[in-house]
Amino acid sequence: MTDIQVHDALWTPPTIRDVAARAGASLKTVSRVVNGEPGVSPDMERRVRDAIATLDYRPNMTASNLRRVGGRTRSIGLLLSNVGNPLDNGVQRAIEQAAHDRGFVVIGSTIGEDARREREIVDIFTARRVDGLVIMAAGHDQSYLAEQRRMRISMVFIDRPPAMFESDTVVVDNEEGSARGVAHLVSHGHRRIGFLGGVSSVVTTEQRLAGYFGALRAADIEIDRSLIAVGIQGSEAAHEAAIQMMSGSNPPTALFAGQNLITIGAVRALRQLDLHRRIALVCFDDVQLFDLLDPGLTVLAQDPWAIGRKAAETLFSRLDGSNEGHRTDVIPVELIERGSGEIPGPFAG
Amino acid sequence: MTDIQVHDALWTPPTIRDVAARAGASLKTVSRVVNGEPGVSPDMERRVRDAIATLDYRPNMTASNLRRVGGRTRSIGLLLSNVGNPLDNGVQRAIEQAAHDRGFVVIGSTIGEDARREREIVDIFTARRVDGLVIMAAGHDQSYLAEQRRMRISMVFIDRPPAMFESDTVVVDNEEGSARGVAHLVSHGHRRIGFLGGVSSVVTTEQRLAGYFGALRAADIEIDRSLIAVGIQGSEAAHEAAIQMMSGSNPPTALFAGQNLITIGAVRALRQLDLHRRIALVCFDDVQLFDLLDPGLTVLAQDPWAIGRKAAETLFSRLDGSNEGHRTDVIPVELIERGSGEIPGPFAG
DNA sequence: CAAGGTATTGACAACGTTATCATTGCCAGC
DNA sequence: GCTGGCAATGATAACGTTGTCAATACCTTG
Repeated sequence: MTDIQVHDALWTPPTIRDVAARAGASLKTVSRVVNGEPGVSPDMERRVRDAIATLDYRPNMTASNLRRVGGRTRSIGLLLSNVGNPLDNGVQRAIEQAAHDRGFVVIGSTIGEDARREREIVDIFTARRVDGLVIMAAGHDQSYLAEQRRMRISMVFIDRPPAMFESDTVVVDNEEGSARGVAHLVSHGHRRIGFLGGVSSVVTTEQRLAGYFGALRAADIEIDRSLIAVGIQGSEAAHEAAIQMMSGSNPPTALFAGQNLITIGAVRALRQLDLHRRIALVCFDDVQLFDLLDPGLTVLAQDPWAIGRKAAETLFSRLDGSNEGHRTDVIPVELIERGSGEIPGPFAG
Repeated sequence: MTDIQVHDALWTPPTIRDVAARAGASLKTVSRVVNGEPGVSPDMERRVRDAIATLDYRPNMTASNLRRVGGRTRSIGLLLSNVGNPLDNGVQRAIEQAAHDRGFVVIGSTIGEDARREREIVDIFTARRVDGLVIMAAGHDQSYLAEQRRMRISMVFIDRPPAMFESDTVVVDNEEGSARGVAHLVSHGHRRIGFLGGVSSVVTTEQRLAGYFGALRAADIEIDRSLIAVGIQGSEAAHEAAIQMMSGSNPPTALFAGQNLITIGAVRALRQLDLHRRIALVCFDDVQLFDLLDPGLTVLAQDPWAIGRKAAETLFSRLDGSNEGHRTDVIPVELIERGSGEIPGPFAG
């Protein structure tokens, strides 16, 4: 037993060479068996498989990847803003699933809204020679990715289109969705509608704000800057912003929350002021439990799973060699009425 | 321009060889510069760095990993039950963070409660020669990991200890926590307390049930099998189970939900029966928004971030060569009162 | 029986890097 | 001027696999 101990200290995993020796075959033949390539007699295949089993041989993908044409690693890099966010989370699961089905592996990283970090992670993943990247961009200039394109790394952008750079993209229609949500409030008799938006450097915030403007214009409602708060980061900041807006001299009768964390802050604020049954609320993003709140939250639901699946599909079609022009897929946003958005306003019919 | 196009079709990324040629240095010297090894004159270093910059050279980690002693890849594999679960999610973020700080990369995968999938993913990660594994085990026999141990892959188990195998582990005290929660209900005057538990093949379910039994015994309450439902999978099943239990001939006056998804089902059920203000509820796991429900949910909160951080710390200490015996860390569980657990029962003082 | 084909197998180089060890140049000390 | 020592540099062989192409064995066909 001590003997084995000593042995183990020096032990290294068996290589294809060990298998070949034991099976009385050449390296290449073993390689063929391992990779399911044709041209191996049944008898030989059996011997090789026996050797593999008794030695408990495991192919070393590091070596394999190095040698393979183009150095393909069958891995993809996933850059998300915040894995804790249900949206990112759903996307991640969909991508992971699709990758697994194709024998790919996903290396992931959270980059927040930090453009520097985005580049850092892209560099790290590039050094590891991922075959593809799925990117929820933080920065406003993705031209640096020209280098990755040269290296034949495929890319798909999600949630936000790239800037200064063309690539496949999967987004939702933020402007239209947001406009629909605001129009919904208008149709329930609201004309003073507050907008709580996220960091304005993020494109989606701008688009949702544009939708808000559009809906107001369509309803001939004048814009009141005191009802617009953007640059909100996280639910605590949203809480404060909502309190402040509701405490103004001429507060809104309805709120539009531009993102899930902001929604949570807004709900807290309305609760605290005991206004949650009187002030209408429509939110972008759906989250587990939003339906169990009182009142249930009326939301514009994105489908993270659909976004992820579409992104994976696009990426893999590129990896399979598709060469058509860059495509942009728009995943629909669904308005789900649950009560908070149907609280009537002063102009209700 | 067309010229460049044509060029690009054949273009391959520059290698260390190209850098060496341009800098008038040997391969090894470039390698030294890239890896920050000593023994390079300032002048030479400058030339090499210039060459790297003009060629936009990026080290190929695949090749590097292959050659390095022990074939270390500076990557760790993360096996989680369900990335969509807030617990798993928090763990993931903590691990990712720690890994990034150390220059490691995380490849992740969801395995559900499927033992076969657990092994499959471990095999895949092993083939990629990860340096370490963080495992939320699905199966009940981890003895197969002896092979990975021989290969010097470090391992840390989270949430559930390994079976038939010894290894570092980070868990929470499920039994004690659960007992505390049930005792809390008892102290508020409840003696008929229903238990809704997850899949019984998962150790944590058993431990939480044991805590439930312990608390009842300590309070001299006889066990009523009709108040125990285990094997519940997902929130819909939990919803049904709760409805059924509350519709019995002698229903409980309080419920203990053994896990976050079950909690959600239970809350739905109590709402539907309009009992949410009369039946007390204590739940294992805290989730965003539980505090915003009405009444707020009294929970036994795990700290996923702490679990992940501790797991990463342990794993990296092993990778740094620590050789001490297997350790088991227990992260405390916190009881947070928010209302649902303080609804008085018939025996309230 | 020769010619040609097909199926099986293997030898060898190569992938891009790092480990090992040798070589070179330079300076201090005697 | 010679020796020893140190710092800088490089030549070469790996790492474990797959791509290329050659070699062999065995048929089939005329």
